[in-house]
Amino acid sequence: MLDIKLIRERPDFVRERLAARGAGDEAHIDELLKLDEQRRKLLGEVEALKAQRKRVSKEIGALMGQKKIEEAEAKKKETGDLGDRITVLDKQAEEAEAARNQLMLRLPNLPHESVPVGKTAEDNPVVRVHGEKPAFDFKPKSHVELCESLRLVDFTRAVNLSGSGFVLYTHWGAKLERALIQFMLDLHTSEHGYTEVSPPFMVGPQCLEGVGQFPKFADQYYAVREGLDDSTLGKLYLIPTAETPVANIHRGELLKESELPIRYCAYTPCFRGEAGAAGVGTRGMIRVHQFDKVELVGIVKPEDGYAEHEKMVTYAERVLQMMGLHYRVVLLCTGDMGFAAAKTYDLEVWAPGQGSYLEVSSVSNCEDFQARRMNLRFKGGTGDNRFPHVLNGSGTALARLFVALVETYQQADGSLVVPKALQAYLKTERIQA
RNA sequence: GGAGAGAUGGCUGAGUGGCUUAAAGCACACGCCUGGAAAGCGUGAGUGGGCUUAAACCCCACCCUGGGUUCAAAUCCCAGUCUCUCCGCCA
Repeated sequence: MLDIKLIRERPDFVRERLAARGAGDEAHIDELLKLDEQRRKLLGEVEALKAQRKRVSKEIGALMGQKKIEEAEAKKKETGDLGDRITVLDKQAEEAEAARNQLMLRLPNLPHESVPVGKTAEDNPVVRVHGEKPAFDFKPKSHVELCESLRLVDFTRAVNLSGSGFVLYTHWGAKLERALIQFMLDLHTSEHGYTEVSPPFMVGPQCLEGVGQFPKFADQYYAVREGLDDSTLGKLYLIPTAETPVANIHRGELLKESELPIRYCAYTPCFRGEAGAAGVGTRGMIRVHQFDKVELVGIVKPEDGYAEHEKMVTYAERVLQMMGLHYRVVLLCTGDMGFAAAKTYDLEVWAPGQGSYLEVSSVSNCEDFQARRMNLRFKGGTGDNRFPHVLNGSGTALARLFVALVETYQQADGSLVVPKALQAYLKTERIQA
């Protein structure tokens, strides 16, 4: 959520920043300001009436104490219809405030000034490249073919279980998935200073609202119903990312400055409806309804937000480096950024069998946008309450990383070489049929 | 699913209709004390909103949520949510 005071004081700046996203959100600012003005006007009127009521009530109390019943009764008449008028105005003020807040919840974050203005992914500058595309003296196969011949994934039976868009890892495939999760958690906790947490995989709607997934994108997530009781529908949702529960851990809290920075990492599965995208997807594991991910979340003082952001990107990169994969880092342009982000880097890993880069990590600084939504604050040195910056980054997503690994490490004989960093976890140097 | 207890500031916890402007303690900030610290003593300080160049002052709201009674509600009434304890079922 944006700061209403900023919108009031610098509406043109806010309009300009929203317009940079190219989604037309700046059009709502006029209406927002109107509702805000209305609310403040009504508030002024109703508060004056309440002050009057309060004053007279006190006088009545004093008179009653002195047994001056008649005078008290006269005062009661004086308050007369005050209560009714207050009720009416109160309701109007509440309505204006509710309408204003609804609009506020649907406005995306303002892009940071260092973010290039652009419309689509084509406008995202590449900020650095690591390694080179691996050379093959044979035609590299797709992960679909490799997974089937090595029995790493059973695509056919996965459909029997859950329909398209789900993966059944088998045999060495299941072990590889588990090894990757453990490798990443170990790396971030032992070398990058993160505290491991293992959150619920279902959360209430307030958590989705807190990170900006609700209310605007409510159609993209899985709502859960308990048994056959329809009244329970929507009380819980399957998490689309660990960011949803983990960033909300301290929702509503007033932290001490000394508690910051907070750095959490978590493994969770991620569930995404990808509404309207049915049938997309190449056969395989590039776009699925459920995938595993290790996520990094940071809660830091605002002045540390962007230094933390740069650091977090390098932590995600470290995973790919240790896997020996070729990747590039891109800076998302204004038009390609997510709703809550002020600045985002994506990590794209090379998949030789696809002949393309796959997005395996997205690292964002949401500044105080999410902290406002979840009312997460910390007490600063001078005793004032401030909103921290909240950051999240994949470190990294599986499924696509799995694809890149399988396609990168395939050998002419159809086997896979296991990258050094994973050998201790898998207890083998090679996977073969 | 059954029975009971509870929800008050950053935390603990008093408070049964108007001397509550929410006691007290802890934690916090500042001062005194000290070679320095701790302890002790003193002072300050809840949150959000409206006003304000800024600060102070002033005003309103807030004691789980939503209704209701009343001139007046943390306090009384109704409904709901959540938490805890015990029992049942369960991996």
